Amino acid sequence: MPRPPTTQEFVLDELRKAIVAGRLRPRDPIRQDTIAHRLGVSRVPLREALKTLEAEGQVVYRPHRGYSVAEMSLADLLEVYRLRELLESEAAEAAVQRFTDAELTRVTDAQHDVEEAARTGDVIAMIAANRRFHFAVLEPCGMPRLLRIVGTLWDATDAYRAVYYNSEVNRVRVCHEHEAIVGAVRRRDAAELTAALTAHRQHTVESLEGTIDTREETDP
Amino acid sequence: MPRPPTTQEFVLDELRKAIVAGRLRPRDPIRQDTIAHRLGVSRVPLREALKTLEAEGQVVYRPHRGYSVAEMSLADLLEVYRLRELLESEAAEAAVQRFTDAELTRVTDAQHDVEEAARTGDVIAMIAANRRFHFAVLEPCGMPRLLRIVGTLWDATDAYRAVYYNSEVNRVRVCHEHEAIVGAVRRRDAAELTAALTAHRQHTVESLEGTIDTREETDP
DNA sequence: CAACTGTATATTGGATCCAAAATTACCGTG
DNA sequence: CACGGTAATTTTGGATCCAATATACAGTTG
Repeated sequence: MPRPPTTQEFVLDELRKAIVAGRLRPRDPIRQDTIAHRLGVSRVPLREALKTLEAEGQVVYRPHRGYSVAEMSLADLLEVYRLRELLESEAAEAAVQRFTDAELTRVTDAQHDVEEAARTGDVIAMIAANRRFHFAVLEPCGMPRLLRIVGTLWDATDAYRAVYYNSEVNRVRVCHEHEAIVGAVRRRDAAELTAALTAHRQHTVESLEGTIDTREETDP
Repeated sequence: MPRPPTTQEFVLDELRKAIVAGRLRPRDPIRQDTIAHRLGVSRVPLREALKTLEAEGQVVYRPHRGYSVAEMSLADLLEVYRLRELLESEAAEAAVQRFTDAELTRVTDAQHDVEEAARTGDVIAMIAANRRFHFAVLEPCGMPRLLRIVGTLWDATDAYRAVYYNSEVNRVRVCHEHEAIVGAVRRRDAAELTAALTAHRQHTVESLEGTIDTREETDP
């Protein structure tokens, strides 16, 4: 029986959604009183949710100065994608030999969800489905810590992802590249899979590079 | 100017120390009231510190059931060391070409601290110095997220590390292997450095394997 | 005697209140 | 007008209180 979510879980979810949807943008300070009041909760569960996001690198915290949405430099972006390359390659190689029929179905189901969202142009839904797709591919690797780390790396670029999916050509390209990934999984071809994933990431990071804010940080 | 630590920072520090020192052992439930009272603080900063430890995987959290110290299965241990191999190799290769004199000094300083602690048999001090040594080696890689992830992987085995350093022969071996690492850094030899680090990890994980508790988890 | 139900207790989750720190606004001074 | 210092305000940090949930136990029933 599923447990009703606690308030901090609810708040954590709302904050994540606000970040991917762009309602909370990089550098935005997070006024606890404002957000808590807006969500109809007290500051306590909000602060615990923020602690989680802080550990994931989604927000930054400075004692007595509060939390703000983390921003990425170009170097940060490249580092995240380099780390994803290292870890996802490891995961993909381990996963590709282990796929069960049920796990394969999860992949194709997510693939179709992505295509559906791409057609309708629902950027938020596409981001969520795309995440499900990629983790359905990696999940069978049997390395829970690796998946958790990749998850946080994935989250780290959430604030920048919506702009990418706003472009029709990007959405089409994503779907096309997903086909190559699914094909490699079906053929149980580790080299082909890692190559397809790497190419997929490469295209994304090239597009994202343009969206990085290059203003200088002012830190008195 | 250094800022006085906040209560949650103090609590986080105390919890970490309690875990490495074995005062909090894997599977131990963490009674918030007890711990908070023992540290002379309220439950609020304790809970925020626990959230941080949860995100790092040092404790596990189940809503309404509370926090307990995370335990590792053998598979967990092997995964952690596999991930460290992937990430530390990447870091070492990037770092080895960039060492400044100051950074090299940090390495040798930490090396001497390790040797001093090994001589006196101060296990806790040796664990801390050993961590400083390894991160002094990896630090110049210029990949902050990678270092943070490696840090959490490092922390994840803290609860199991003390038993390893309790053995005189292990302490001597560590010091000896550190010499090989320092030599590789001095010669700026990336292949030699990664090999030395990998061998060093391999010896540790083999020793740690024996300390893993293999009881079954009871989860009603 | 096992399984179930209701109740008491312990423990965590969340809200409110107060204290501490930082930011801002305001002034006087040069 | 710029600058420095100080008071007022805002915001966060922490403590306490109350509510909600889970656990333990007793009693009941088949």
